[in-house]
Amino acid sequence: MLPSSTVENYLKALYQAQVALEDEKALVPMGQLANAVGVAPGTATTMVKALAESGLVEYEPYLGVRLSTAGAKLAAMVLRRHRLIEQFLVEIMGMSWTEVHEDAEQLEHVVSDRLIERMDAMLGHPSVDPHGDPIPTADGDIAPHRYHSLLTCPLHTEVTVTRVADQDASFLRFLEAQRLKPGQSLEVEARDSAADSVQLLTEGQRSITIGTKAASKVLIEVA
Amino acid sequence: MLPSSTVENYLKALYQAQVALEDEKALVPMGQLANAVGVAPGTATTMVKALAESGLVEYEPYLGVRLSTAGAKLAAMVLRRHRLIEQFLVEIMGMSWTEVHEDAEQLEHVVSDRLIERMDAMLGHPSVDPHGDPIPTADGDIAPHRYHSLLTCPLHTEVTVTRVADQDASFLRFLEAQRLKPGQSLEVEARDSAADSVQLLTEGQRSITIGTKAASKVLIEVA
DNA sequence: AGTTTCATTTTGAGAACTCAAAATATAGGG
DNA sequence: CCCTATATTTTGAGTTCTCAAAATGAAACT
Ligand SMILES: [Mn+2]
Ligand SMILES: [Mn+2]
Ligand SMILES: [Mn+2]
Ligand SMILES: [Mn+2]
Repeated sequence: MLPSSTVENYLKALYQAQVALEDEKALVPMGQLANAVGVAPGTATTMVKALAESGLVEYEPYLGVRLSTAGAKLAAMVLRRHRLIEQFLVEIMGMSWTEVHEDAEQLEHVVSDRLIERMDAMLGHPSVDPHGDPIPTADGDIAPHRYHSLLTCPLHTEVTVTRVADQDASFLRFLEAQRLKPGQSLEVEARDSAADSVQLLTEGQRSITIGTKAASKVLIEVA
Repeated sequence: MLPSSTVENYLKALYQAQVALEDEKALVPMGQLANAVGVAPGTATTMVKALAESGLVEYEPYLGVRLSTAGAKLAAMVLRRHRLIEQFLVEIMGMSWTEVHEDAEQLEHVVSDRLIERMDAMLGHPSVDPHGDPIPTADGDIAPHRYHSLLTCPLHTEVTVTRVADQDASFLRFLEAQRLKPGQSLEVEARDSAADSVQLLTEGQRSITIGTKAASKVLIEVA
């Protein structure tokens, strides 16, 4: 009974929703799951009931769902495949970090264990993918890490972009053009809550201003 | 309406059956198709009717099916992906030619055009895959080639293995162990139709005897 | 021509996944 | 406490793909 692509996508969406909630055993509301998977609300309800039947999730009607231990393990494996594939496409095949997500979204469901471990070895067992997302180990472990973002970090301090919390290609291309991709350094000059904006000084000493929503998606580390 | 994996597998099976029949517009019997796809006869009938409806095949009840021009084009693209993937797995990822078929069987349905063209470029636009199977061009063209096999080639003449007409992993491992993989040279010493066998002298000057069925699957070129 | 054999098609059904729209539950505001 | 807005579930239905087994067609054999 190996899981279908559909099941894998539900589990992965759930995993990511739970990580975003910061709370291990929080329940993910049905609507949010349906939205993440890209399916009508009723469809998610039906699917989740089947997943609960298989022991992959715990379902509390009207409250939400949460992954079981088995479900979380499976989800971590999907995420591992997804991120190793992205890293492979960028490092070995020379594709852009802005365009690998869609390919990985499909490939994650069909690459064999053999193949994924070969990729892992070729890449030297990387710990993060091109977007700075951590890659779970083969046992499903993931190093926990608290991030600052351009919205929460100290002002006038050199910081390095370590992770981008959005896969939208046009957003990633924007970051690349503005020298804001993972690995690049910058300082936050000022924040203006009235204008809903954040002013940055990037590597090339160029000053740019971006919205707070965009700023919150750029995760950083203080140098 | 991009074709599903299922449809792609039917078209590919049909394409290969037609090539084997040597006759461009021969009809492939329903039973053979069902068998190739690995499905019950009635299932193939239902599917073929749907494919005919979509204009991908021509279906003659009780006689068989044949690919339409559109169907043949699509099938050639699946085959192109399959073989480029196999070549990539062997040449770039260092996997064995005996084990790449299964992976390619899945990957052929999900790799994007972008990705497949990247592979093609990295490989220097190869014309054959690790089994010696020709790789169709991006337009679906395939260089026609008549092969001799160890069953039909002249005796006591140096020949080179150029293609293997079977994907079974244990058969391929056997060939590898006996120095009969594509690129290796040998001579046919004798044929014994009563014993149903063919006697060979391989590169290492080792003399081995194989059955005629196996011999017919090893395609060669006279040096 | 009649009968057996084999391939093929038809039938009836089920699994997995999906949606739109109706029904219902929950939570908040008055 | 009622009423309303919103989230969730239920219902009825459709798509794609599959099978087993019955029915039928074609071919082959006497
Ligand atoms: Mn996916
Ligand atoms: Mn990523
Ligand atoms: Mn396939
Ligand atoms: Mn091949």
